[in-house]
Amino acid sequence: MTKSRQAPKRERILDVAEELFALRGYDGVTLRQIAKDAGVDVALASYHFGKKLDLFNAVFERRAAHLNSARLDALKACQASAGAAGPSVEQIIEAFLRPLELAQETGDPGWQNYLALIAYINNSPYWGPRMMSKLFDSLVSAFISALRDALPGARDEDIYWCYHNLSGALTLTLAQTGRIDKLSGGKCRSADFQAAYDHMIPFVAAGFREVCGRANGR
Amino acid sequence: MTKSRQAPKRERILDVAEELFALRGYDGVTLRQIAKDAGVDVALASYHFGKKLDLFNAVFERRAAHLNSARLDALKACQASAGAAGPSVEQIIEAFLRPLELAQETGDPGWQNYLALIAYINNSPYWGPRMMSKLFDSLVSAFISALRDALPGARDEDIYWCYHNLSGALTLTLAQTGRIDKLSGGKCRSADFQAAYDHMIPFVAAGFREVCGRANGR
DNA sequence: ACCGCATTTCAACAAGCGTTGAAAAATATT
DNA sequence: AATATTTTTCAACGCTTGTTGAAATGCGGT
Repeated sequence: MTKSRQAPKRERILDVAEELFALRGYDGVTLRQIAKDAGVDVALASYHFGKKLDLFNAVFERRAAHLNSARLDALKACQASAGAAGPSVEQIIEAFLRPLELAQETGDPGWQNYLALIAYINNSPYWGPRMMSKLFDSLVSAFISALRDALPGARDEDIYWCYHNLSGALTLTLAQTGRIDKLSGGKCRSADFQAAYDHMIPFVAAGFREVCGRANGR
Repeated sequence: MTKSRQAPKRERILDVAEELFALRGYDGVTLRQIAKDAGVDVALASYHFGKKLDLFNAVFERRAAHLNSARLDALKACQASAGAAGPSVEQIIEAFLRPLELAQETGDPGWQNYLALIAYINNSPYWGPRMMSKLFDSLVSAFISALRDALPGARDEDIYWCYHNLSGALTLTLAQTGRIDKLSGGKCRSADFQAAYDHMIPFVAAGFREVCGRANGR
């Protein structure tokens, strides 16, 4: 069995597919476009990945495990560094979000495209339920469980709705639509990840505390 | 020039296109699918709307003016009812969001589909910058301006980033992906609009106040 | 130098796409 | 009742799509 050194064309197909799928969605991209941008024959995508949907899944899964474990590690680390009282809401949210910022800040456009693709999938009524669950549910559950401990007395329902709001704010940030750039007249730039997360974290933490505050009166 | 009574088939095409575009996106839907679901010949869509892209725009614009003025009216009403000090952050956000809840609660699935389509467009790096600006920018500016008054001393940059988070949370809610349903084990339902907005409003208001708080120290 | 296997290209397919011009049907005008 | 206009269908076009089988190329083992 030959070790078959990593053929660069295979990766190039994944890279281009990642970029185009993130920009135009699954149906907005043709295999021929991908092949052309990758400098490769059309049939090569089918040879390596099978059907178009399989290529889509391959793109989705290529970085999923790495991203998942990075976020889970961050959560564990913040739990370990916190005392017996456990980490604060800010610390948990920070652990949930910062690995994404770091990925975007590597300068590797692949990660930015990948996260924009995740945003596309997560916001889609069709793809979201079909693809997000299997890979991200356990991570989200761990995160929610940590939040439950940090918010004693909070109702589960409230925590889930707050998470929903967090997920939405994050998703739009990942999508990198550039809308905020125009709206703010250049004062905010979607590509300024640090500013985005620096504002998102206290925003979300305050929301959690307001809605899930101790005396859970409504 | 005949008055040409409203042909019902034209509206049926719009309704079906609205529903399918919201679910699968622009490229995920064919004119033949739309025509079939509407019980109509393929050519009829071209006759009424021209190219496929024109139909997409027609769907987008059909309800845009109505929605925009409803939200603007709500903003004016809350400004009028408030004293000289102007409305609070909660009141402004409420005015921004409640008309959407009301539209979703009419029971007319058309409005739900339409708002899911808006979510699709707003979250798309391709369609967002292309379609959202022309129709929604003035509304958002009015809303931001009101927030500026309600948050004296806040930096514009902070306000815009907070609006970005609000927009994200709202977008995911409009998309109705149903992810929260599964995650929460049924405790939260995406179709329970009242619960969604009841949680979103205090969440967002608290975020604004935290990030744009009076002593704008960071 | 030859062989076996993985990789890549070539060529072509059947199906479905958006679009269009002309015919048919329905509706309005006179 | 006859005519003009709008609405709808029919039939077809040129093109692109995803996919496939066979041929060509590259490459490590012997």
